[in-house]
Amino acid sequence: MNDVQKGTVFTDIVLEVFKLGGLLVSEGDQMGSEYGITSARWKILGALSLADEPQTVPQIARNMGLTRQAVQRLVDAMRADDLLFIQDNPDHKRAKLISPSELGKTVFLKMDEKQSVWAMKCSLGITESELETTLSVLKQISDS
Amino acid sequence: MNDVQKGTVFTDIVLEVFKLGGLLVSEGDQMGSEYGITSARWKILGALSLADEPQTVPQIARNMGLTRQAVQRLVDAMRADDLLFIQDNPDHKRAKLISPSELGKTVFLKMDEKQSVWAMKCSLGITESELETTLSVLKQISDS
DNA sequence: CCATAGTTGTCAACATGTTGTCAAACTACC
DNA sequence: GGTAGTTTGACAACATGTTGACAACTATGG
Repeated sequence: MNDVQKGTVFTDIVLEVFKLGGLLVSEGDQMGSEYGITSARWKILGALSLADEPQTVPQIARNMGLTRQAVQRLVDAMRADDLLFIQDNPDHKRAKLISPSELGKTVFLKMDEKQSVWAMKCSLGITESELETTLSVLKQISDS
Repeated sequence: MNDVQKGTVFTDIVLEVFKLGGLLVSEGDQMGSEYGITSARWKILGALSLADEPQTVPQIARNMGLTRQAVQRLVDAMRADDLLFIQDNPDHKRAKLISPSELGKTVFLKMDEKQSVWAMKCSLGITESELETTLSVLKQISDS
């Protein structure tokens, strides 16, 4: 296969990523509707749970590949909904430390359970090796 | 590998799709900035070029996996920028037929050239087989 | 023919992402 | 210590997606 043909497959992947992104957001919104959260808020909770220690808004943004302004808006809204806990940062007067509240932790755990079931169901019929290849390719494209 | 581990990889793929989606939109916006179009408008032009005959707004929306309202807003804006040509539909009083204008065709061709170069560059270091697997897995997830 | 169901355009509200700008806070370096 | 550059929060404008609602149009089945 020459480079031109590879480029064609690549383009199809790009289009599929767009389509799948939209579908995944919808799926997450539906899963979260029971707990009053959306895909975007779920991802914030996920980033905080993964980090396992309080994070600043710009740190979350860098980890997620979003702008700090987008994350800031979500964090402000989630704080108003008692999903997050915000404390002063001894190292920085402006950049407060964000962590999940008890409510946030509870909601995230329940979302995680739902998502695990869904992920296992979706990956039926796809081999481990195929999944690994897909992840690797997507990461290479992200990093290029 | 058991189902739980597959689910974990699956989750990582989901997160990567979100991240890559954002990056690809930015990339497309940059590519299009020279011609005054964005990723979303480019995708509309692509859908029309692919169809090869005039389409109604809901047809475009169904092909792209978007709502007709989202597409309608883009089409209205693109018409104002002379990127699209809109004609009456003999089969339907309300649903007009949309096609690319001469300007729209020109812009799409130039975008396509740019994108081909970019796609070939991005797929360096990834084998054809890996790309095919990735596309296939993403489609399976979309369809599940 | 006509009632009913589905499709379409339009308008509005909202969620979530972007960019740009500004001042405040921090960091590094001379 | 002071200054120059970077990071951060705040605010605004905009792009692009969603859902919901309503009226106009179309299609279908009696």
